[in-house]
Amino acid sequence: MVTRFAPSPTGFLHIGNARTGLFSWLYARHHGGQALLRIEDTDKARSTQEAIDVILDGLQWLGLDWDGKAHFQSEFEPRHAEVAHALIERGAAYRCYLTPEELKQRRERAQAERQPFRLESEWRDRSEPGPDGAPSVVRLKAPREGETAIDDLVQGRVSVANAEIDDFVLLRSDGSPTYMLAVVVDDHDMGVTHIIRGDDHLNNAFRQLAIIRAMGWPEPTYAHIPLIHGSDGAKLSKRHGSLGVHDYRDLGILPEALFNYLLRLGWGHGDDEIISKEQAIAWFDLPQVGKSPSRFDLKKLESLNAHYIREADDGRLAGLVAERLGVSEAGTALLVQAMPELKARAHDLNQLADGARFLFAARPLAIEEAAVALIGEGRELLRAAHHELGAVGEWQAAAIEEAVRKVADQAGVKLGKLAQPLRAALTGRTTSPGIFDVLSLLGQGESLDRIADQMVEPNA
RNA sequence: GGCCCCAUCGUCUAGCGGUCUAGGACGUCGCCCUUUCACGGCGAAAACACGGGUUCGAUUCCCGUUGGGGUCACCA
Repeated sequence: MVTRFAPSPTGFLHIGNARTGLFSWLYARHHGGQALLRIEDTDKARSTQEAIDVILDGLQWLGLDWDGKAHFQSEFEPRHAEVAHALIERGAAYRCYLTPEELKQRRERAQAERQPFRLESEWRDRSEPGPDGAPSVVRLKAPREGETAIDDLVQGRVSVANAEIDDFVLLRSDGSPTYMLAVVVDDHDMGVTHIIRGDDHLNNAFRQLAIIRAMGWPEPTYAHIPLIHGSDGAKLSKRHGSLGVHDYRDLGILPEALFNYLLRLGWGHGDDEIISKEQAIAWFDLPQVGKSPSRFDLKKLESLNAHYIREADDGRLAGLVAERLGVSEAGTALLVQAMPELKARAHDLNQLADGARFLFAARPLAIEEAAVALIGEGRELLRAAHHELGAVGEWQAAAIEEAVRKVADQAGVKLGKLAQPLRAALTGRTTSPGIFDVLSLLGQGESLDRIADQMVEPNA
């Protein structure tokens, strides 16, 4: 059993492609087969090394590996022409000398007559050679009678009348292969047995099967996965926002969260929502994949991400945050310490980094507007707290809490009345981890200094 | 427009003829916890597109309607 993932280097790894890649990878891993990777790099202009690296990098980030080395379609080009010529020799393909202009005219005429256009080239059954030196393409002699059916692992049995399939081009007039030919030859040569790809290729399957049958090659099993749609129900495209796997990484999504989310999009295993890679391999199979397209929901991805952030190792998260904040090694150690408190409050890595900012802020702190008001209301309490906290000997959680509670008690206010101004003075924000944790994390000296900064009314 | 595919809460889904007064998750809205925000806990509102069959019985099977999507290149 061999599957393949065949992305083209467009400059990013499309999230929908990543999902079909995930499904084909999972299918291979579940059934103990091989998962191959082929880069469809026939478009020379777009297929830069950089674009290729983006694909490889995205797959690696998602945790998808493949068997053997990555294949490149460009390497197979001579084979494509070879097969096209073999097809001519077998009488299954022919040279067609119809010019693009003629084609265009026929197409327009059909449209004017409101007839479906189906090319019937007069060159199909001619035996004499075409005009000397005139350019020609190679077309497949597609069957015209009967129908072709495929038993798709996801879509079920789908059949199409052969009259619907016209003699499509195999080799362009410049001798280069079309996608339709290349993909069939490559899949055959690579020994691919299971073609798992997007739904948008379902119609192509019938054309490709015609080539396969003409060559007498073994027929692969197909599985066409429904596409991912945007929130408006249309095929996911640029106007829907972030499309690339890298975009989600930059948004602060953890790879395991995206993996889990993509897996659950169009596939389910009872009521299970949180599914590890190991469980996915054990459970995944094609018959459970739904036949209808599903819409991308960022909110659900974020919620999954929040879950995985809470589960994640503190050291790993600290490293990720340190990267975003550009903090030193010492700072990273502080982040590790703060992480248990920080990570419960973040849905993505950017929020996590943002929540950690107060740890490294330089005095005097920039105070956000709502926090300024809190400080204004609690300046007296801040002075009392400064005094009491200054008297703490060992800067330990219990002692800090005792001191803070003592200040509130003596002032006859609830803890919250004191905690809010303190929070504002210490973090510049109205929200933060628990106030005792903030104090503890910041250390006695820094805490006292930050409080002192706010004890005097500005401009007074 | 031709061809192909699809149709359960707003979204992702469970359901594979009776277990359905339709389950879970995200989101939404309450309440609880609480020093803020989160986290966590509890609860609520929220769906079988419509019409015909088949059957003792349809969310589940068949047909049609409607709606949605995909695809119709010398692009991939």
